Amino acid sequence: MSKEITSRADDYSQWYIDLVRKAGLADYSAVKGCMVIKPYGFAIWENMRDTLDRMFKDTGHVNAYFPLFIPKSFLSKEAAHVEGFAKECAVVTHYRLKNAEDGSGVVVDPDARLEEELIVRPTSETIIWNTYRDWIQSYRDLPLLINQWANVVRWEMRTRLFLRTAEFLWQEGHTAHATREEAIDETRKMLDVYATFAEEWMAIPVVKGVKTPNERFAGAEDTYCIEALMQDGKALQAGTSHFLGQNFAKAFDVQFSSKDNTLEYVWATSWGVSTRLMGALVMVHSDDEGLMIPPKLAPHQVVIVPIPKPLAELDPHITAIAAELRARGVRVKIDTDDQSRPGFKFAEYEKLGIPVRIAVGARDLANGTVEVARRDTRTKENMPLEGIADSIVSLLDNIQSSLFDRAKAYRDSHITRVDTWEEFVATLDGPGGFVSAHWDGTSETEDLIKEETKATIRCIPLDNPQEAGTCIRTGKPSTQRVLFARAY
RNA sequence: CGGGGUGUAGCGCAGCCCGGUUAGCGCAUCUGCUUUGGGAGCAGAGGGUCGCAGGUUCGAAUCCUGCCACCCCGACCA
Repeated sequence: MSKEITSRADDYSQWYIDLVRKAGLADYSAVKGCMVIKPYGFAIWENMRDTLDRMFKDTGHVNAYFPLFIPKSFLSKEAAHVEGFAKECAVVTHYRLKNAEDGSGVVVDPDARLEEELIVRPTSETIIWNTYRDWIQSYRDLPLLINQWANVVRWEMRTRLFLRTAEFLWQEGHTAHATREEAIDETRKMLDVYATFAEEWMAIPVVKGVKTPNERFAGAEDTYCIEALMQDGKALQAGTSHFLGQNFAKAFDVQFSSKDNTLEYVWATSWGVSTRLMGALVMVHSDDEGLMIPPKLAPHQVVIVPIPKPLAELDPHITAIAAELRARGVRVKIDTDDQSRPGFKFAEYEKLGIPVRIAVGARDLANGTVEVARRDTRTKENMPLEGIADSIVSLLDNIQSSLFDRAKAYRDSHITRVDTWEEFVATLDGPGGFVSAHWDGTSETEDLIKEETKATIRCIPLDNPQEAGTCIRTGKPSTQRVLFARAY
């Protein structure tokens, strides 16, 4: 049991906060609702970002950058969009400060009021589509496949490190297409990219699905999502991909001349994932000892610890092992701390979630072995020095897939099919997880269920089998099951 | 915005009700010695506008008034 981390059983929420802070991922800042992402946390985010960026480029996208500020009038051009975001916007009203007359410091200069207020972007559809109007004239300009890495601000009333902060980092893809079909294909393609990333890199199994109108992005015709399940049985939306129809093209008057020489509105998509993924990574894999970072995303995949401490006679052996591993592309950290004792270091590296730890001491070298400990199972074994790089590389693969398998087994065992309201409530209050149940398809019923149970429809899974049934709440006819859950 | 709570060393807290030596404790930090294969021990040291501003008093961390900040629970949300 860790000395400084609250156990999951005692207080899951506190466990999460302890982990984020004690493992050096992030910390609270002087600004309410905003966090400081610390170097170790940012290193993980960089690995996620770099991988996603490569995947976006491999699917034909390019990066660009649009302004942080959006004129207020832009936001109101798409009715549903402004409706969705208006209540959480930070607004810039002035551009200058001046010294207070009573000498108490600086105050906002009332003479420096902006003609038009600027909104700190909560998302960039409006500023981007206003720009696209100038970039798109012909079908030859399409498709336009652009992504931006940026920070956005949503003035949330209650925040949680990584999961919901007033400012967060994300990427937002904004694409423009000549046809409806092409835009829908793009929406689905990027959903697949997200699902692949979640499962193959983050080792997090996800359900791909489509949102109900209630949960749809403000301004979208359809919102697709990937939904993940945390260890406390609550769901987390891990990424979204929106088919925006012609809503923004019409709001910003973006038309193009088609091959038939007709003027048509452009079809749009947008898609994004954020630093919220960091929260998912923590909550899916970690335990009471600390983090557990999947090898593919771990800043350090292996740490080599000299036993009992860094010594001249151990050094050449450790350097040789590290070189052999690095030659195979493994990210290795060599522990050079001669102050702390081994037991402390072991606990510390487990807290950081480094997948593999290699202990090297005189005793091991005499036997021609090293002690290899894996973070996920917390088991140790002596491995021969001969061929150690091969052993470690396959061990890392093994850990990556074990983490996924474990998370998937948990997720699969927490998808419960229920057919009565009693079972529905009992499942939510008991094991939690996803509840697969019939729903009559109305927003009213969805709202009613949310009010009574705090559960929302996370998604209608893609390729959902059609199945006649009756709504869990109203008893009205239903054509398919949907996935309910309590969510972050 | 409603309800509750907390502000005392880098962190976590005690002291406040019932005012009175130099404001304590644990962790962390620094120094020294002994240690070192699962979170070391001993000895010593440094570190404080007691959230801010007034007031009562011979005397305020403690009592009174006002203000500020943060946290938790709800409404809102990626």
